[in-house]
Amino acid sequence: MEEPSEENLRQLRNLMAQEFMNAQNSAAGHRKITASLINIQEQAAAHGMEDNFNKTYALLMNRALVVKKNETSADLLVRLTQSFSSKVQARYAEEEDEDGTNIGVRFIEFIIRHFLKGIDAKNSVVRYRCCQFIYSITNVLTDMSEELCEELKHKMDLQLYDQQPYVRMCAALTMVRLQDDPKEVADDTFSVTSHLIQVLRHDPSAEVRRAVLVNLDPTSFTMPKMLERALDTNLVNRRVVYSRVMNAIGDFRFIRIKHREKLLKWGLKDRDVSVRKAATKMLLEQWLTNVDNNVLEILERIDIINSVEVGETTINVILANKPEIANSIKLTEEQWYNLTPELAFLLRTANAFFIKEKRTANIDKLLPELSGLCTALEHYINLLFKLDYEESNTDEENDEHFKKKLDMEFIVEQLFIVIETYDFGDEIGRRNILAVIRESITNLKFSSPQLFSRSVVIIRKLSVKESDFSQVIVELLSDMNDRLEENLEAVEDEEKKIILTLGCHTRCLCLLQSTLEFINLPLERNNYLSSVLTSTVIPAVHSMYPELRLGGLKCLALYCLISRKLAAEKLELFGKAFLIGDYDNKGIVIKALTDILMVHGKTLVDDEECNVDMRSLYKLYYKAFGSLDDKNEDEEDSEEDRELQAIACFALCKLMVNGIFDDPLILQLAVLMYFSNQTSVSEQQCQQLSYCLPVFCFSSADHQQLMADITVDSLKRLVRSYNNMPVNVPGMLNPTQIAAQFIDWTNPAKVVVKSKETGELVNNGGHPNIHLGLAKSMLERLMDGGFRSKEECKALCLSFGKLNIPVSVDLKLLEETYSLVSNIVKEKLVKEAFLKNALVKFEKELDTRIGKIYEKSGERRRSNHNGNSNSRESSVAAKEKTDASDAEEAEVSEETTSKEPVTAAEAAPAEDSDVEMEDDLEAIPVIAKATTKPLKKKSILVADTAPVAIDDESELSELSELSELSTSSEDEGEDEIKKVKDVSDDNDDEEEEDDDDEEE
DNA sequence: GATGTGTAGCTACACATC
DNA sequence: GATGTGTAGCTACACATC
Repeated sequence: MEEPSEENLRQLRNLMAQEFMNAQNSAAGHRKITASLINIQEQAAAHGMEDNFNKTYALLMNRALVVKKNETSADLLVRLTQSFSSKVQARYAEEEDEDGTNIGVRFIEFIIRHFLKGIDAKNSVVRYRCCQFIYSITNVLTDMSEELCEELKHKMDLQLYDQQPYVRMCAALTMVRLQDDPKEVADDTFSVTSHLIQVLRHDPSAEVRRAVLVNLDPTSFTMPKMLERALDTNLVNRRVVYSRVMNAIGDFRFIRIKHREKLLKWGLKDRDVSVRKAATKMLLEQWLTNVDNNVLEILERIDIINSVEVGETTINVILANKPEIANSIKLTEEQWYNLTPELAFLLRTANAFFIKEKRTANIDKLLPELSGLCTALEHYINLLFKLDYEESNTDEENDEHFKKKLDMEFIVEQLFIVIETYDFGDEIGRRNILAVIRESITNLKFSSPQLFSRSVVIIRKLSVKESDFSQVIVELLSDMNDRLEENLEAVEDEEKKIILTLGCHTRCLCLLQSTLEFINLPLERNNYLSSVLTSTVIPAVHSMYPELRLGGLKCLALYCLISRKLAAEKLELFGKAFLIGDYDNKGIVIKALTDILMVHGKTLVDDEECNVDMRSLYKLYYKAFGSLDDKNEDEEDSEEDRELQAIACFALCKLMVNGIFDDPLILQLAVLMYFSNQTSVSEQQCQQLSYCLPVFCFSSADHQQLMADITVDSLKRLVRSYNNMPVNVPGMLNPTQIAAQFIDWTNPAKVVVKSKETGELVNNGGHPNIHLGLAKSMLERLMDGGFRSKEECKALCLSFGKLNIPVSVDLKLLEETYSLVSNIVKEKLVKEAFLKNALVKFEKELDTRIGKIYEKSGERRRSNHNGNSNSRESSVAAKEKTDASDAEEAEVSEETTSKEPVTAAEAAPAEDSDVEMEDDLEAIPVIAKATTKPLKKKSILVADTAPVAIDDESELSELSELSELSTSSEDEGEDEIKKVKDVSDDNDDEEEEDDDDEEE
């Protein structure tokens, strides 16, 4: 065919350009324009100008490639291309040329290849637009040659790691379209999907992760990773899981039990209200509909026995939002005697819900009289005992038997919990229930610790006084032993006798432990329990059987809580138990010692009976907390090590916050742990420490001083481990950030104390000299030049500007510090210009301070170490001592100084000073501007380590409430700690504000 | 690094339509 | 009454700028 003429080409270009012009006005005309372009293409092909059409199209599109994101004109062209590609494909779908292609296929291949050329352009806008065009075309494609498909996959895969988020997003969306049908996947063709999963999990941009999340097809392979986004750092992504992803999945029964539980647990307790709403909506509108509003089926489809907490939340949400379900809960006589774990659980959670909501009518409908319930309870306890007698032969039968037993124990436990809520006004009911409990506890088959604990709760409720309660328990213990004797008589085999005896003693300790948790009266006033101590507990502690020793230690610890004398005597024993014991014992000892110290205070070690000093205790905690440190690097940390460390960490936080532990070494250990990289400390411990350390510092001036004392040495150690860390390992802040955190912790303005006049909590209660003292130590470290690294030097020098040095500081200390900094500047110990600047600035500030103090007091300034006679001179002298380039830098620093805002604290002394100041002196901040906010530990965004949803309240709360951090509550963040003004965020500016802020 | 600005993704409400 | 549509307002987040 002959070459097209110039005229034809020009005409083609003009026609197409006109259409492109029109297309940029609005999308309304796109249908018409598309048809018109199809027409032009057809005409061109007829005149042998098919290639020219394609080339012109590409040429015109090139104009759009440099147009920034969100510009309508280019976006409209993208849409036009999409609809044209779709139309052209459909138009020629039926036609096929000799080579198996057609005009449509050739156009699409050409245009995609054209945009592929720009995909690795230097200009990010070009890369974005190329990817966007390719995405929009592939989005409407039904068919593509294998060759092109592979090329696209390869190139788009590279773009998944582009610097620009929007480029990555377009690439990811294209990849979604290029996924293979999972059914036809053979060997490694899953790579597209697995790369997308990588993006879903690890892309730093929330929007990119979201794009993959909502577009990926849920399959058995992708679903778990998609659902895992319910813990994303981004709230929209978390919400999307509950709305769109679950909608796409359709029926919740398609997902696994553990995922169902996690979704409910995370969603219904998310820190963000909109995520909670979305999760609630999913549960009520999707899941309940899936099971025809059958709440029991929902419970059956989560492993209720092992996820009681999830179950409780779920039931509460359902009952609160679905009154018709709440009102319809009622058990028939037949159901009462055929309870399943789910039904029993529903019964007790619904009962708890109605009590909380004070819906007595519902409760009356739900529960029988106490005697009736007692009969049911007896029925199930008998069933439980009967199960124990059944013998099983095969492994399968064994499992089945074990499961049945667990189910039955669970049912009995639920009934116990329901009975706890009765008021026991019914005398017959009272007697019945006590009889049932007595009979059960003394039965050797009754062995579950939970059931012991529940029984004890009821006995306590039935007893008027603590002494009555103790008496009942002691009688029970005696009955248990009598029952043992009876049983032993019938047994001849010695080994069996030992097993029976051991079992009985363990059960006794179990009962005793549950009991002691309710005892408040001092041991000295409780004869019943004193006798048990010598007869049962002490022998158990010294027993040769580990389980008895463990139970004995637990009981002894509880005894120590109600007797100071006993606690003082037995501290040494606990110490020995830690040293020789296994991991279980070690953990128990740490918990026990912590509770004992919390109850009796650190003065306990001064008691006459006590053979232990504080130092030994510190050593013990040090050993437990740092147990991972003793190992070689190659050694894997065992699960037990981590668990012990977690216990020790929590204990340490508690003791430090409550002022019982104030040892610099222990504090340093905690600080080093906090800043060390992720591998050695778990996320949970990090959270505990990030709560505990600021609270420790801001709750007392002395604590803060302690932190200041360890700052320089800790920083030195941390810099060393930072430098030794392999490159590219995330999780450790850089030295400058670490130093900033230390400065923040030691800021005296942040110490909260009780005001003597008003009794309210006020800030600014720290030692005024604390930062000045810290500055002195930092300068001494700087003088010690030979041992410090560049990073450390930088961290130290850049910290001086952040120090908070109030007006009233110790003059002598001020002068000493000034002399040090002057020396460092003079001796040129710091080489880097910007660091030297920082030092000169600090020197100047100190000089001004000294000058002010002298001027105010009217004294003549002593000739100080540098021979300067007054502030003005010294300032000049400092400047003059620097060489030419230094002088320039000093100028710069002065300029920046004068730009600093004048704070209120500074304005005050200026007012009552009669001396006229020069402008530049006026402007020097007396209180360094609000120090850094507490650094978010490990803020590097790694999507798959998104934090567990924890209430904002858990960060810092009113200090008065800190002491109530209780050991029994495992999750301190969930406690109902009132949100008070965030101590850490308070800065000087806020203090000036009027009362508006105080409403919080 | 702090700041201001723009945008996505809801949510609630009023109103129109069937 | 159920459903769809349009609008305003809010918040968290992304991005540009200094």
